[in-house]
Order: sequence, then C-alpha cells, then structure tokens
Amino acid sequence: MAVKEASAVRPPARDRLLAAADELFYNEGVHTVGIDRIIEHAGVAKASLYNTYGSKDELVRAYLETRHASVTQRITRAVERYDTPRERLLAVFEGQGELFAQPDYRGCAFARASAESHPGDLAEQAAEAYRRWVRALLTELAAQAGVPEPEVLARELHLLYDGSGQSARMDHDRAAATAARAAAATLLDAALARGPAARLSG
Amino acid sequence: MAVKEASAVRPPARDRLLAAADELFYNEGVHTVGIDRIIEHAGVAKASLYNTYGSKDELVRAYLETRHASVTQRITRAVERYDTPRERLLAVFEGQGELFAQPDYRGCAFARASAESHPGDLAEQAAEAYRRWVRALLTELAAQAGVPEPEVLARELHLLYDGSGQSARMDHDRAAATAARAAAATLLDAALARGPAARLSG
DNA sequence: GACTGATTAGACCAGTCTGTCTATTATCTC
DNA sequence: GAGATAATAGACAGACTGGTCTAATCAGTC
Repeated sequence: MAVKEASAVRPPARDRLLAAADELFYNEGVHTVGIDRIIEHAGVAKASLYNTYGSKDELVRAYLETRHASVTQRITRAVERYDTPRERLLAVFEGQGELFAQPDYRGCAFARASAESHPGDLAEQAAEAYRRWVRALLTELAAQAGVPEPEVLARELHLLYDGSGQSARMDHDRAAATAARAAAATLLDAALARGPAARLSG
Repeated sequence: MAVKEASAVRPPARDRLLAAADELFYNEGVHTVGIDRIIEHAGVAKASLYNTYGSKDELVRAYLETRHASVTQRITRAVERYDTPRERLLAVFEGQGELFAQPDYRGCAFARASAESHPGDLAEQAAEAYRRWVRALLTELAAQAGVPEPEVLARELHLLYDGSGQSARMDHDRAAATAARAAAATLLDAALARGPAARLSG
C-alpha cells in the first residue's frame, strides 16, 4: 500500500465546507455570508478552507456547480418519468414543484446569486448557463410535442418557469408550479391548435 | 416675507442624493454601493446625507418608494390608453415593455433589492407591496374582462409578468414583454372560452 | 460688517470583510 | 517512539463599511 491515495481517502473537510457553503450561501446570500460563518458552521479551520478551495470565489463556484447538478438532475428525472411528449413537457413544472416543496426553499439559487453579483461575474455566468439549459430543454420537449415553432413556445414557457420560481420565493406560494403547469398546458394546447398537429386532427 | 419658506425653497441636495441613489443602487445593488460612492456621485458632503435622510436605510427606502411610484404610474398610464377590457389587460405588458426599453434597464428593482435583503427587511416589504399592487391590478382587469375566475388568471399572468422581467434582465431580451403579452392573450382567450362569456357567444 | 444656519471636506471610530501567517496539536506510517 | 503530514486556533494585515464629529466656508438677513 502506498503512503496515501488521495482520491480514495476522501477528506471530509472539503465536503463539510461545501455543505456549509450550500446552506449559508443559499439561505442568506453569497455576499452577506462571510468566511468566518462558513468555517464555523463547517467546524473547520480557516486555513483549511484556503488550502482546499483557495478563495471564497472558488467556494462560490463549487456551490453553484453543486446546485446546477442537483436542479438539472431533478428536472431531468421528472421528465423521464413520462412517455408522451405532452406529459414530458409539462413534467418540467412538476420537477420545479418538487424543488419548491423542499422545506426551506428560498427561490432559484441562480437568480439569487446573480442578483447579488456584478455583470460578467462568476455568479452571472453560472446563471446564464443554467438558463441556457432550461431553454434548450423546453425547446427540445416542445419540438418533440409537435409544436410548429418550438422556440416560440419554449420562450413563453420559460417565462412561466421563471415567474413560478419568483412567485414561490416572494409570495411563499409553493403551489406556484401547479399554476405554471396549468398555464403551460393552455399555451401548449393553443400552440398545437395553431400548428400542423391541428391540421392532422381537424 | 418671512426669513425662509422651507417648502417653497427646495433644497437640491436632497434630490441630487435621491437621483444618485436611484442610479447607483439600481445599477450596482443596494448592498454593494456604499455611502461614499453616493455622496461623491451626488456632489454632496457626507454630513448632508445624514442631515437629510438620517441613514442609508432611509435612503434605500426613499429610493424604493420612488421606483414604486414611477413603475406603477407607467403601467397605469399604459392601461388607461385603452378602452376595451381585453386591451387594458394586455396593456400591462405593454407598459412593462416600455420599462424594458429604457436604455439601462437591469431588471425589476424590487426583485433585485429583495434578493440582496434579509427576510422581513425593508426591501422585502417594498417588494411585497409592489407585488400586491401588480396582482390586484391584474385581478381587477381580468374581472372586468369577464373572466369567470379572475384570481386564477391573474395568478398565471403574474407568472408571465415576473418571468418577463427576469428574462429581460438575464437574457438581455428586451422583447420579453412582447412574448409575455402574446402568451397572456392566449391565456386570456382560453379563460374566456371556458367561462360564461363563451356560453353567451356559443 | 455681524449674525445665523446650512453646506462643505475630511479626519476619525468601531466594526466587518477576505486572506495570510504562525505556532500548536492530532494522526498515521514506519 | 520518530518523523512527516495535515489540521487546528487564532492573531494579524489591509481594505472597506456606516456613521459621527470638527472645523472651515458660503449664503442671506439685519
């Protein structure tokens, strides 16, 4: 056995720091929460944070990457639960509803982080990547549903998606995703009624 | 003539401070912008700020009140431009489009300020008041349009309204309000088709 | 010119922030 | 036990924050 196998022996300090960052950054804001709060919450020395992540910015990046992976995975799984294109498209809002149902949901992490950041900042880049992912997913699912102009519908649905997140946060309305799903169904049906699918059925 | 008539002689320092606060707070964030930046931008001594507003918090309050008055006035005027209930309802999104068309639009001021603030904070209260105003307006206009359940439609339209603001900010898509208006028209028509108005016409 | 009152620039205070550094302690392999 | 490694607590630096205070300057009325 070698002296050490860095990849096999997982240092818990890194994970505890990330968990603490995730909780505090998300709940109280990236800007507001200081290094001292994080290392205290993680039970870790300050030097360990800087040995592990190098800077607060890098910790923020890791936090946002974790959020991105977690959210996209949840939405993807919700979509994969269904078979029909219509259900799969609407499932995006069901996945969003699952996010809202978490006990301490406080709004879209990227919208929050981006609102605190400067233009071109790390947080804004992460938010833009997330938005591109959502838009691409909605466009693809709209196309598979047979909508004549998938980009147009995807744009409208993205409005609902964003609005739903904001309403869940600011109105403390966890059923916002349900309303968004209903509105999305209406928009989808209207788009199909205007498109080639309507000609086939009519 | 008396020695001074405080209400007649308007001190420009107060207004210059408010203008500087409006510009800097909105563009760079309430938290990020410090007192020094504001007084420098306003061309005013620090003591004048504290003699006039008392604290940074009070300046933030004045800034948000100004924004509230300005935005609600713009939306109201857009609505009053039309006569038919349908046009008046959709005009809300036209007024929003006018906001987006401003050269340095950076998203809903209340969403931005609220994202930086703590729960129960001054900024969050202002954001909630603004949201209540929007929701009440949408509900009233939906009712006047003859929709059977105005609250339900208003909630969906509020999602579009919020999403539109967020898209305008984060996607730099100033035509977001146009997409929101189109989606709102679809939702309105669908709601009317389900309601008593449909029975009258069908 | 003298008085009043507002405004000015800027020093200053106490606190917070990120980040560095030192010195000590715990852990683990030999 | 010896030695290497990593984690620890915490002092410290430099920059920033909101806010107070002093002292000088300016305006307008008598």
